[in-house]
Amino acid sequence: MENTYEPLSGSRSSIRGLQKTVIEGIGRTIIGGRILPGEFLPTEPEIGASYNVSRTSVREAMRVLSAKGLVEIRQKIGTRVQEVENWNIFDSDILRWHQEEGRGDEVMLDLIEIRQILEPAAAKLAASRANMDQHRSLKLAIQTMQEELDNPEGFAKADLDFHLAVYAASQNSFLLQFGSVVGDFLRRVFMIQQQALRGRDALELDVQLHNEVYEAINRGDGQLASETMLTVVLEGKNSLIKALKTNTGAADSSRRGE
Amino acid sequence: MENTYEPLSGSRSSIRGLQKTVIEGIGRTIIGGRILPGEFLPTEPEIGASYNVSRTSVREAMRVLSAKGLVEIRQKIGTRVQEVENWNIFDSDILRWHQEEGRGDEVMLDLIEIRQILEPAAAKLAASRANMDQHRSLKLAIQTMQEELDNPEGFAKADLDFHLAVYAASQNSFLLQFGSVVGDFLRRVFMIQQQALRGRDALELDVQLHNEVYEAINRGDGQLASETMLTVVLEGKNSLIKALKTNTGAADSSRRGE
DNA sequence: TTTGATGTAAAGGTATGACGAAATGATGTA
DNA sequence: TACATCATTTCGTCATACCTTTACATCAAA
Repeated sequence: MENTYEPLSGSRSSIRGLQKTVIEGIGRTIIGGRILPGEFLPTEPEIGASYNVSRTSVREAMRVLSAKGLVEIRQKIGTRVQEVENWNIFDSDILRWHQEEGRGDEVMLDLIEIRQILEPAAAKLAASRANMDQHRSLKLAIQTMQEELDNPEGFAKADLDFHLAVYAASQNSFLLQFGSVVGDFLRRVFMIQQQALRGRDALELDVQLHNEVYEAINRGDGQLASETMLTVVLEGKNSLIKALKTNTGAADSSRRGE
Repeated sequence: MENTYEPLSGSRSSIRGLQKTVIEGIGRTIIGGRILPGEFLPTEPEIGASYNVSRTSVREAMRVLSAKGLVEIRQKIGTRVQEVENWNIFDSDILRWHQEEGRGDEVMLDLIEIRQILEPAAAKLAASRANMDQHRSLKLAIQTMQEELDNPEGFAKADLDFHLAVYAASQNSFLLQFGSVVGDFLRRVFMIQQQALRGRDALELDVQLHNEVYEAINRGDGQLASETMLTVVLEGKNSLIKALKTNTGAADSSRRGE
């Protein structure tokens, strides 16, 4: 299985072929900081030349990058890289590019921070709103985690499924969307976290903790669900930080502008 | 000033002209439920014919809609409307279309719910992280609110600025983005909320409450900042619900022709 | 000198027409 | 019936031509 990235829920982008190449190329160039905000991309014909595609394809690719907030296109001026605060971080491609360009650490920490805020709240909402299907999804995810203790990929997938199920059960459209946007990225974060959880015991403890969240939701105990979920996220945070420290030379650590 | 919508921070989309027309047209058609998820759009040449534009423009417009998660484009199959859970609700256009199509109420309530979660947390983070510029922005926003008591638009704008400043001061990239994505929509929500706050006194009370948040942040008292911010959001929620009930079935201010 | 009108060129915006590629569903064959 | 093959449909890509906008330079007037 040396496959490339396999999106979980049916290839969101629906873009393949040449345009995809341009989008990925320019996207990573920007996220990677090889063209800085305020600077200009080459003209459309020039980009076309360097990727060996027609101007048509370049333009359609630029539209996508523009929709993601990465570039600003203006007549006579050209195409300019937008300021970082305009990059739509609620976009799976952008999240992935950050990771692929070795700039994932900072995003991961910000992500943990916001999960720390959202997931306890989502669990609390879920406790009072989850319908029968959603209860089933939660239970299934827990069971799968238990079964996949020896399979890192399967475990991470099941872990993700659990958290997504909580978002879904919150019945809030923003929370649901957040889950689906962040899902891919989160699955890779979970893989990293597992590096720090050496041994079956640590993993089983993790499953146990998740199960407590499930049972609290099941019982309708929103307060407990919230508190336990916070513990889950914080445990994950610890694992992540430990794993990031171990991978020493792995890219630059976090930096926060003044 | 019977102008159309004036984005606050320099027209994010950077798309004008014919494509814009198509994007807006199809976008609203989808959000408005006139083409349901799973159903197909007309073929590209057909769309071009009905909008009197070339296939080139139609395709570039479709790319944008695809990036927003509204449609899925597949060769030989055609362009199909995606399931609602794929629509990227973290997108100012989509939020606006919801409102313009008279489906804004549900989104507003979900938005309030998530603000209830995020903003107290953001205020808490801001209390320990805000830099000098950000403190200044917060203060300025409060002052402007005070000055614009008699000008609904100016007041809503200043109100928004305050909340955006809190997001920014949290120093978390997701929170910052959330603010900028939701900003336009939120400003309109604030306008609606004001309909329920009849009289200067009610508004001054609102400013006072905001000011307490500011001072708590200023003092570095995260706990108090968080609690007070929750009150602010909840007060807003009450006003919003009251205003929505008043505006009986008349949807909202904006109605399409049809 | 400052201000304002004007012109021009550069870059994206749009339009056509043609052909390529993929995927569905019908057709044909074992 | 089961499976392989092919035709058709719709998006994907290309090439070329021309239109539209607008930054910037130029020149005229106050």
